[in-house]
Amino acid sequence: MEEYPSKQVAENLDDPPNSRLFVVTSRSVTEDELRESFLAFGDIQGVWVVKDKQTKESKGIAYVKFAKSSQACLAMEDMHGKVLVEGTKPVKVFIAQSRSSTRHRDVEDEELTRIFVMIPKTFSEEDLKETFKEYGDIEYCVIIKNKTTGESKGLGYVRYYKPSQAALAIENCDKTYRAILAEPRTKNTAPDEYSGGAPRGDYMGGGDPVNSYAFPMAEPGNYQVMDYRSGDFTRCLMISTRAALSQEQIFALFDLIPGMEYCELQRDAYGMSKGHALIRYSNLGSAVYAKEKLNGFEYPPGNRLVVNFVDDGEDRSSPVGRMAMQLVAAQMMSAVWNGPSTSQVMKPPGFSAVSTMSRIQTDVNLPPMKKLAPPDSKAKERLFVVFSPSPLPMEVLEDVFCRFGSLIEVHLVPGRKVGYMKYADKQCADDAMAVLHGRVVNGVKMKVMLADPPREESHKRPRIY
DNA sequence: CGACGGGACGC
DNA sequence: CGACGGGACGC
Repeated sequence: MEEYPSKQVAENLDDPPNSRLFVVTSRSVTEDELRESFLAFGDIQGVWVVKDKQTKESKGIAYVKFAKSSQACLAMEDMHGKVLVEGTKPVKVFIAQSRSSTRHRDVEDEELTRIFVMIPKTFSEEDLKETFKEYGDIEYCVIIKNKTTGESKGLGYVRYYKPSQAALAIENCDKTYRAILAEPRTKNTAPDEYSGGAPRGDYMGGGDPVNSYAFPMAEPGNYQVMDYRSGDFTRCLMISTRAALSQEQIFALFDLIPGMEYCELQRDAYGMSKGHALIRYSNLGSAVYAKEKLNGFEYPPGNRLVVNFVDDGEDRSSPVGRMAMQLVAAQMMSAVWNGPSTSQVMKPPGFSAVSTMSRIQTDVNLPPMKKLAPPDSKAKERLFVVFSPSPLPMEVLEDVFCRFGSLIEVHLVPGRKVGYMKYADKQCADDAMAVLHGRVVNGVKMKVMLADPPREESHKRPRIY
């Protein structure tokens, strides 16, 4: 980078590994502004704004090189989604791909949070955790063991929640552990014995580990705290996400706070996420509350959503309007920080099912998600469901109706407000009917009944679909 | 002789 | 949408 002798720079770009940031920002942001923004996170060895060769105009991307990976990671974690310069879009911040890499895919947190270590064969997983917890909260530890004898091979994995924690462990732990970043596990796409219907993330399962991600509020001070003296509150929010989220997912999430009146995912060239989403609430309080609750929320786990206020075009210039705005905001803030009293607005942080949180709003207490039955399973029972006023999306139905087990598939009748749920087990279907009949999901009321046998091709015994 | 360096699974 | 310049150390 510019102030360093060239060769040294070229050699240092990846030294140490993962010490360089890739920053996507507005074209107007300068090198100095970037340097100023990232100054606090460590020793900056160089800042370089990529410019068009001909026009010399910034392409809106930049690299920031730190002395240490942990510095770069902390900067990424803290700055991602922040507005660097007033009036510019929130920055996206990633660890840069190594210069030798040809891939231009974002480096995911997944690749930066697990370390691989050598340990005494006498170490238990508890020993491992005790040894490495000083660098950050550990999601889990695993020791590689001989499958038959169960004896340790003296190797282990430690998964942290944040890239900076893994980087700190690698930088600072005893050299005898030989800590390095673990190669991501090869996507073993385990011949998914259940492969019917839309893809579902593992994180949708109702398992407990997921809950530790739930809300940043459970861990005060871990994430950026909004500066509620700034006065820049609006009814509009800009969501930044680094993972592929659908508009439906974002809608469902932010619709949990009453008053959402607009939601638009700003899609990228591939039509899938990556960018920002715009949310507008009918009132300032809802927006403040949504920002406070969902900024930093990991959805899906590992992908921290970033929520900022954006200008909604309202006149906030008058002192009176500004004061009123700040008053409402302060009241909401107080309610947020003071916890339990707000629970009628939104369930408190620890509430059990993140999966429910993700896209389902309902008056019924749903069991955790279950796997689908194999698509070629024989149907033992079908349910007939009538929706009012309009049918629910397939994914939502699958999410809800799979929870009683053995769901084979969801079938919506095109152009009608009815659908069929095919189950491999009669009891599961009966359970679903008992729990879901007459209930409301995402504002849609459902009648859930046993389906009549298909009328066509009824020859001998009534075939079940 | 005698102990260095090695290193990849599964929430 | 958003991925890689300019310029010359020291043998």
